[in-house]
Amino acid sequence: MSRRGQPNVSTPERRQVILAAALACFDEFGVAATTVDQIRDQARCSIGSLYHHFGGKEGVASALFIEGISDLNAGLLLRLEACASAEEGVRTVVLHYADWVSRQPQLARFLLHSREIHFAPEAKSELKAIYQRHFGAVFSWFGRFVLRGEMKQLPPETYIPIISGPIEDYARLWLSGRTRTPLAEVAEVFAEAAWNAVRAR
Amino acid sequence: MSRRGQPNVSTPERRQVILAAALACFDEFGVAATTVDQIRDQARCSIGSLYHHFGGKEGVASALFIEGISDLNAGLLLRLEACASAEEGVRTVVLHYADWVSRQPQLARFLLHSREIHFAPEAKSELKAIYQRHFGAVFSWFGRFVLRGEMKQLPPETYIPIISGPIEDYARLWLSGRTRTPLAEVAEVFAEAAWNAVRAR
Amino acid sequence: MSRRGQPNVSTPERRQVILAAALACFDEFGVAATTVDQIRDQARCSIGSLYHHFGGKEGVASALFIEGISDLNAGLLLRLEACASAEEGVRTVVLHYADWVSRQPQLARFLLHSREIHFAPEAKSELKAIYQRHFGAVFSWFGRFVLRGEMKQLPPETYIPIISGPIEDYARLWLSGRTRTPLAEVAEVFAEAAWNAVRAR
Amino acid sequence: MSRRGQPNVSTPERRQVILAAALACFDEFGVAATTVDQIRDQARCSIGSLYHHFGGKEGVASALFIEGISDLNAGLLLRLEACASAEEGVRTVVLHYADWVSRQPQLARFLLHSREIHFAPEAKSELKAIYQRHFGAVFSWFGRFVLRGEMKQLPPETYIPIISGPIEDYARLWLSGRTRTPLAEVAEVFAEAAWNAVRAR
DNA sequence: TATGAATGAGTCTTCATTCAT
DNA sequence: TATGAATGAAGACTCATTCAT
Repeated sequence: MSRRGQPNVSTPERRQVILAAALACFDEFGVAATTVDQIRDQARCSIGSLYHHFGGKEGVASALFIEGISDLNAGLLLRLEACASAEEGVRTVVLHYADWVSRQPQLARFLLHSREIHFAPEAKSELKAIYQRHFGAVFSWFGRFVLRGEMKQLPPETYIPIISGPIEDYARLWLSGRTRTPLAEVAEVFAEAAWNAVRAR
Repeated sequence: MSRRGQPNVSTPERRQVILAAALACFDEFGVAATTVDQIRDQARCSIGSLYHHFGGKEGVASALFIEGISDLNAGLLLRLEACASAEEGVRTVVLHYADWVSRQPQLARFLLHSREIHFAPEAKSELKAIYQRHFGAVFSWFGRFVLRGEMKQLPPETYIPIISGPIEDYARLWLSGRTRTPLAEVAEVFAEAAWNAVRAR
Repeated sequence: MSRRGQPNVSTPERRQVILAAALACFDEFGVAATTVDQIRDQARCSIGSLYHHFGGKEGVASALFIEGISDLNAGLLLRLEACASAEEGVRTVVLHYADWVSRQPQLARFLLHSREIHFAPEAKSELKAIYQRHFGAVFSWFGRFVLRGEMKQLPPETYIPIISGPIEDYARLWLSGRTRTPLAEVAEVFAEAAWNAVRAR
Repeated sequence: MSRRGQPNVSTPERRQVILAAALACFDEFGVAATTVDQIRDQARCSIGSLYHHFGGKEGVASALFIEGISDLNAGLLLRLEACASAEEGVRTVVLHYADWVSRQPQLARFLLHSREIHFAPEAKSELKAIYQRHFGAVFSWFGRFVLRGEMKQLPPETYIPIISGPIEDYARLWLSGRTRTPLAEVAEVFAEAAWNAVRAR
């Protein structure tokens, strides 16, 4: 029943250290196979600290996921706002994804394997809100071009798979090491294919 | 707590019963989160029996994966052999995937989340052989159309993402319940887009 | 992920060994302060075995409580059936309690501290049934003497405190070591007091 | 997650707030199962504050117990001093207990489950002194009536169980919710029984 | 006096795996 | 082949306690 416990680290950035450590572990072992102790080792913090800040492994994963998806989304919206035409927009969606995945491969792999994460209810609803806001903005940006007849009229739920599906599929391939050709080298091919698939003729 | 052990299934079907039970569990809880006991409950067999036939959870998952991927691949090759043109071939790749996923949603979900499975070395090399044979056959089937100039010349590793990426992406969406529109209703859109993306102009 | 585990004990009496070990621990440290490991040490069994049979510490405590209370109750009913008069019955209630506590002091202490136990719902309803059956039988045995006017007519819920309260209170005292005089030496005083308190004048 | 620390209660009352919060928690979850954090939540104070005032959970429990038992005892002595006869004294013991429990059911429950508390050595000896003083005073008050032959001569350690045992037993019943009839309604029955059990004939 | 982040030993619990029957 | 009691390493999580601010 005797305890100790005197703080030996001050770090206001403790949260970030833990998130980075967790990402490295999730990437190496998978979310399910990563143990709280592995994250703690990597982050060089105490178990208690991890629980204090995130409430457990799932809490860390949720926070990481939300941070990652937010960064990916925010970056896209920023670039999209600078686009002037439908073609530029479509290409930007593909190229931004390729850029982002190239720059953050670990985070990208983590986002692509989200099904392993058991989000807490609050995290779930937060995510839902994030998705709604993001896709709302994206669809509203592209909507006018469909109305103007510059893009094909398709079932709404097929636009994203048609535009992003191929680059995402290739990203999976590259991230898993089954192909070595960098995304940057083939991104143009996918951008071109995407525009061809949705442009009005 | 002790009970007399009388077999309640005759052995030949035992394997299939266990595979079906495992699939249901994997689909409900995820591969990593499913326990041997859950499979045993569902299959109404003993732990010993499961170990006798598959050597453990990973063994069941491997067998299930290999059976699934083989069925998917074999079905495609069969339909592909009946095709006469590049366009028919490309469309068939998309439509067959849509058909198969629609008919076997649980198995499809399982195949898409293969990253959670820890394959034994033998299973790994068996899988590698299966993939090589399959993609060899598929590429050899399509190769002549590229040579004849009926299909675009693209970096080889981009064909599959471009043709299958969108339907696969949509399948993920549908399998996860985030969209309700059946695959059959949108498969034609994706087949059309795929052909447009790879046809020579 | 590697495991071992070959059974090194057969024991059909494994359950009893665990119960006895748990009782000793509960008595020494209290239910709440006893750890599963302490019980396992004392019982010289594996943790898995304990969980296999009882599902955890609370399960062991529940089983022990139900066994104990059943033994106490059954003994009383047996002796009560041999009684011919109200006086003999009342004295028997007191003397049987004193006897039983003297013979099973650990179990008695455990029963008296039942509030520490968190019974599972099934255990709870089982206990309720046991109490109903027991008190039903006891009240039906004594009822006729009240009807015949041989015992005082009192509010029903006061009979048990009046008859058993003093000996139970003394038993607590003795079991806690705050008095040394054996129950047997003072039981007659309490039996006499109990009869005086409920006899008709 | 950091917040500025401004005291929300001025210090003199802080102790009482914590004691009340602890009592509520002990009553709801049991002493052993209550955590320092639960008390802190309920008291709306900081962990540091709780440690500053009481040195930990056991310190709070000890203080609460000593306060409670002192109040119960002091009340009895006060009423006893106003009594003129043995009968009045015996009745007062029973009725005061019934009154006190009725007015402070949470505290009464807490006192009755004192076995869960791990008193610090100083608290232990303080308690011992309190008991000695109290029972010394009570026995000295009643002693003369035994000497005068107005009360039965019994083994000394049986007086308290005989007089207080029944009402205490009933109080347990009522405090646990197993009976609904208020103590006040049956207290007279127990007072009568107590006097009958100890009066000289 | 008050605060709460940090600590980590201690506990509970799960679950893959073995093997005697 | 089938069975399931037994095993115990591994992991998640709790919570009393300290101490710099």
